[in-house]
Amino acid sequence: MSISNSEIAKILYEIGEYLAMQNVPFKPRAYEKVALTIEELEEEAGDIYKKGGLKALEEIPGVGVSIAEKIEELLKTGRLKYYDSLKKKTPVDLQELTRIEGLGPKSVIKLYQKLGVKNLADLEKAAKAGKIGNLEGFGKKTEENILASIGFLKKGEGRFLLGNALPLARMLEKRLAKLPEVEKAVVAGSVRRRKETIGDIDILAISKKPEKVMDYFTSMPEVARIIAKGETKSAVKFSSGLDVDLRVVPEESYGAALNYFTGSKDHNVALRKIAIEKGWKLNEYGLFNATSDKRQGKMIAGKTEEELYRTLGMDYIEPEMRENTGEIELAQKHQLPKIIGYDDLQGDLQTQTDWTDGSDSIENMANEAIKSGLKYIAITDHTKRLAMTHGLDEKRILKQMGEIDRLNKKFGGKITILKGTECDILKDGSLDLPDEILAKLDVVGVSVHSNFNLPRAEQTERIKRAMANPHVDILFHPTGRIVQKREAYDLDIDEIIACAKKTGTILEINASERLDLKDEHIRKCVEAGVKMAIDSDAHAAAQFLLLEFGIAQARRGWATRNDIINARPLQKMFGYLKK
DNA sequence: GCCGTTTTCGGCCCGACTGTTTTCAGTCG
Repeated sequence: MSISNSEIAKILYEIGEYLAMQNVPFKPRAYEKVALTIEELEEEAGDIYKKGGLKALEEIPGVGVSIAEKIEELLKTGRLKYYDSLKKKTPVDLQELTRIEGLGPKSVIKLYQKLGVKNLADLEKAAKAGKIGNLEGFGKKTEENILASIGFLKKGEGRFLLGNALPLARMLEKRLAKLPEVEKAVVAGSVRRRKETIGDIDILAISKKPEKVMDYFTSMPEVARIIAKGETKSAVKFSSGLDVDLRVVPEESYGAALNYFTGSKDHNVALRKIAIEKGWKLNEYGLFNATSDKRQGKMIAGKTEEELYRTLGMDYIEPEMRENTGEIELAQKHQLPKIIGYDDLQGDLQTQTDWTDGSDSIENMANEAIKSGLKYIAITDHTKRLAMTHGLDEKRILKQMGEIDRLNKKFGGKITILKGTECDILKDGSLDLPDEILAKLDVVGVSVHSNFNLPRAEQTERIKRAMANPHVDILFHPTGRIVQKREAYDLDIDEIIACAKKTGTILEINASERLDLKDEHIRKCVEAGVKMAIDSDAHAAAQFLLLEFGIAQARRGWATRNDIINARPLQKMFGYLKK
């Protein structure tokens, strides 16, 4: 078993931290950057190396000769001598210690050298004994902060799901906007970019009286701890463990500040480099025609994001695309795709009802869908293999078809209810309903709910066999992942996408907690010309709201309206399904 | 240690806040 990308990334990241301790210039950032890249790599570094050796490793952005050799050593021996020697010299649990708010590599090495602190337990002991407060460069306050931070860490936290954070962010946005001192308040950061999970909530406000806004912000009832409080920036921790940052800027800087606080960091760095190339300087206050000394030079853009991008010589870039993965180059060439909008969906092709494990009737689902602005929905209850959901057998699904006919007459065209199924893919790739039944349905979705642990090749073949069935229209939640809960099953996504292209099968972007396909898969589909459907997978009438997150996912995958079949009117959508 | 329409050397994003300091280092985003 070879070493995984995340293990390689962790070691490279720690090397960066060790170098930072020693005040080595620039190298720490090189290691930190490459660690991030490898962490998010789709292909295993081990596979890359197997295929193309050292040269192939060097193709990875941020990997040069030196790091390529280190990765090679890790792959071959499972160890890295260079890392081991650094670790031996300073044997501390870096990952654990730097999770403490305000503790970085420089503090960690001081604490180790002066007090022998190696891990969180040592740190807590030293802080409680009052040893840290007496240390040069530290103080009582630092000691208190360390103890408070350990307390939060023990409570257990991490990244929050966008679905939980977005409503809260919108509530805070509204609350701040209502203050008489606030002219405008908007959510920025990873929430605005609609990432699957978010680390904290960033809010930007315009105000001429920032002190008052900060006073209000830091005294909100949810605040458990004030991390920082200044005139332009404050940070608090909610009792839920969530961090919330507020920045206040003057109106003329609104666009530059919004851009800066929206990120991503990589996107911002790339924009700043472009500014520098033009002899300008970009910061959160604006774009200035001078490179040195802050606030010297004339402001040439920054009131709006549109103006900022235009002045930098490119088209406006949607927040969901700002990851520095090619969007800037396209914007400069005026070739950005026009990604799907939040109002573009016409229908929903996966919903469950009280016929199986949903909680609402078909009629209730249809009524709610109308309220959500949908023109059609497919009823796709589970099949008999999923016994615990009372999955439908041949007899019951025929009966359901009759019920749908009756309801369609009753609704009189206000909405079209489509007869569908979420048919189980059995272990060998055959389906849980016979072809004669599938042929009678408007929409046939298929999905894997069992045998998650098949070997990669077998799992891939199993799913490909199901896709090859001429009645199968859509592969639901193609990789089986659930955000922060379950890993995808082992399969070759490139083969699945190629198979979708060949067989004309639609791949789903599941908008529920699955968020499956992932954004990078969506981009691959777009490039391959494989069509997709954004589905709520609603198990209750209220869950059509989830569609927003599916659209966000599609936007992060650069999908246009043309790539999403249910962004089309009913008859056009039918044209993308198998005959 | 990486990288390159200012290519194989000389750069590497930029600013706010805190705490411990009398001018700044460390951390964070």
